[in-house]
Amino acid sequence: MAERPALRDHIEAAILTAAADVLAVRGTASMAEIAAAAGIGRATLYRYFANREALLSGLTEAAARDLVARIDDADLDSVPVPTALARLTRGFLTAGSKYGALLQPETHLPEKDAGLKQRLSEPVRGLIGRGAGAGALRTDLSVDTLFEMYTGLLEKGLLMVLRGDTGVEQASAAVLAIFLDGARAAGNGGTP
Amino acid sequence: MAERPALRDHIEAAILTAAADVLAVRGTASMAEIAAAAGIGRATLYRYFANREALLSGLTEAAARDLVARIDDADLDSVPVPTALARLTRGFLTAGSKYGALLQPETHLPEKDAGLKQRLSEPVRGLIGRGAGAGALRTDLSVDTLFEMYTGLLEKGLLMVLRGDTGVEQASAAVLAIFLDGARAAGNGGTP
Amino acid sequence: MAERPALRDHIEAAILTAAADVLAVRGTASMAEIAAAAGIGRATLYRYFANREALLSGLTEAAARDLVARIDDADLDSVPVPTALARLTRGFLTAGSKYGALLQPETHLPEKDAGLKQRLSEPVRGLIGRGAGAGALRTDLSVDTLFEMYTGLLEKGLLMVLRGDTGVEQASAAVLAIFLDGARAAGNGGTP
Amino acid sequence: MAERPALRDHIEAAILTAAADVLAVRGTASMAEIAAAAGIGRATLYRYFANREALLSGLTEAAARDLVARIDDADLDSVPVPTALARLTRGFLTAGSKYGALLQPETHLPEKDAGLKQRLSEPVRGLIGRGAGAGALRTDLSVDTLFEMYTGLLEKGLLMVLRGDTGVEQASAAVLAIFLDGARAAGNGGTP
DNA sequence: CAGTAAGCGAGACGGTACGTCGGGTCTTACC
DNA sequence: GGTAAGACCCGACGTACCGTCTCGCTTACTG
Repeated sequence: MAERPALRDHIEAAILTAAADVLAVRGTASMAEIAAAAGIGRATLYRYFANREALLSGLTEAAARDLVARIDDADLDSVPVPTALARLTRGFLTAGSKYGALLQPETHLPEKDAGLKQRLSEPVRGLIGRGAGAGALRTDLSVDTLFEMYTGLLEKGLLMVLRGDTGVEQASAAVLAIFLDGARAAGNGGTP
Repeated sequence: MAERPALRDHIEAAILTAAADVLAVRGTASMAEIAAAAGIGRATLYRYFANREALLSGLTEAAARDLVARIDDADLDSVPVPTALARLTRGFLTAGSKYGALLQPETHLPEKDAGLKQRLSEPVRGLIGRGAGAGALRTDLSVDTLFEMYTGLLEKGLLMVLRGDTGVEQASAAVLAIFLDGARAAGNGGTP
Repeated sequence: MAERPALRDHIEAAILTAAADVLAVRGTASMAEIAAAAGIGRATLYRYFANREALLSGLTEAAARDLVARIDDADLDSVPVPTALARLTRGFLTAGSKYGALLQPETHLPEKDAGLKQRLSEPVRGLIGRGAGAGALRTDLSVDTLFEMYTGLLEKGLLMVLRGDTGVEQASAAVLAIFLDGARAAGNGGTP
Repeated sequence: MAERPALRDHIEAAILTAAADVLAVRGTASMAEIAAAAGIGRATLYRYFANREALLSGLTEAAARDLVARIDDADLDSVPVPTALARLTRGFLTAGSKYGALLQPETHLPEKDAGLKQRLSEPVRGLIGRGAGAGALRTDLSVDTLFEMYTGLLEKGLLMVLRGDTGVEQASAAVLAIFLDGARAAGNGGTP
């Protein structure tokens, strides 16, 4: 029987939102607690997400989907690399603030959303690659390494925002400043 | 009766080693599996660590203790800040490779080892503060922000090493390069 | 939600039967063994009986309920006292053979079924009282004392049946003969 | 190595006394509690009694030894059977009042002390056999059956004394009265 | 407009891990 | 050399959660 996809997706989104809320408030939550927070029965929760793992995976997927949308909106290819990185950083920190619970991955993320992770990281990798090819970014470090370093800064920036230490703008500026120019005071020369 | 502390500590260390091993091989492990891996009974495991949480906390504590020792060895205060950072980075990545399981903190770290975390981060903060005061590091970002950025890079570097993507030396160099000088190609000017 | 009580009671009875069987075969049994013998999971067993003690209590209650039914059937009030005692004895020994495990009360029976014990002993006391009042039983011993003596003989008779030393009929006859007429050979006169 | 038997036996007796006390107060007691009540270490307790079962067996053995002594003192063979039974009953109830905990046999008595039980029951059986042979006791019930009936009454009498319902003398009189002459009022004729 | 099929809440069930406790064996220091 | 202290293994107990299942009920689609 053909399911009307809109309704199911809507309920699924509502469940994910409730789950993200209760997971953000407490550190952990049982499936029963998540179901209660979503206002549905436990069986229904299992009808939408077969596993606890599937639920967590759905959370990451939703976050990633949001991020992908923002990345697409950012039109990274038509602006200079530093500008594109600035947009990317702000977009990630803005969107990511809603999915803080995922930074404490209490279970290993399954391989199922590896593709999603790939789809999310690929534009970033592409941007960095473009920067390296265009002479905007250093080439003594591989694109992969630069990507890892950037995401490390990004995650820490997100953590700062989630902890309330700073706002999105300040965190974005810090991430960008370090990633582009480093922490060394101007005029102090290269690597020791 | 006065307990001979050395023996108990030795057994505790052996248990922690076995637990780290089995946790590193599999992603997770039940208390019974950990006890079996340590060659002891489950009750004895509970005599040494009252909780699963206490066991995990013991693992982080051991790792942190190792790192603190390496930091103390690095003699950070007597060398220029960039050199000190380089030593710190290499020390962290070398030591941290043994405690990879802790980077997937499946349970929120209890407040008990907050003090330990403090003792571990304080020298790093001090070093960054010294760099900022001496004009070696930029001052438009707070010391705390610089610290967060540095640790973000550090953790990603550790992850790269743990994944086998690169060696300790290369990861250290990348972390240091980005943190000090950023990813921008030389001669491309300041922040946009 | 209104629970359908019949089903639950039926399952409970099945569990009790299985528990009585496995307890009769072995002397003791763990909760896991009882659950396995009942063909259910351990958790389900705990859903029906919160404690091991509750399970044992349920066993005694079932046995007592059976005995109460037999006592009611015996129509003790409408026949002469010796006949009523004979019916009672046979009924007890017949029914009690199924609950042998309860004679080795490995845990003190809780106060919860004190009322049940009362309901079981009261008809017997009433019968003895009737016999004493009607001149059928001696009155130099109190009704309570006669009750205790009778139940002492009864329990030993049950034990003999359970051990296979004798059948129900012979044991009943022995209990009745001693309780009514004593062991002294006929024509040998009163107490020394 | 020749052990000095007196000391060991003395300590053993002290342990048994303490165990009987603590078991009488509470219904049950762990080996640690018994050891603490006896003022000794748990290991020492296990040195004297290899098992919990052995300890319980030791308790029954002590009680039985006491009873055997009283039986021997009673000089049962030289007096008429009813008199001998009266002495036996009083002796049992007097001695047994000290060993009440054994009437709730929380574990099956092992076969180890079967010999002791035999040595204790044999004089009683002999006495009943003598009574049957001499025409003092009825012969339509076997000696074994008479023995069981008598001990059933005896145990109930002991229970009454232990519960404080009555004194030793009254309980003895009741046991004896029922066992010899039964509960039927005088002049009411034989079995129905 | 009535029948029907779906999705739902409630909750029982088996299984597994956790943390506790008691029994029985062993070693180690002490007197 | 026996004793006290206590560590150790084993297994049972009682609790909590996960994932599966069935049961009525309601709701919305359909003839």
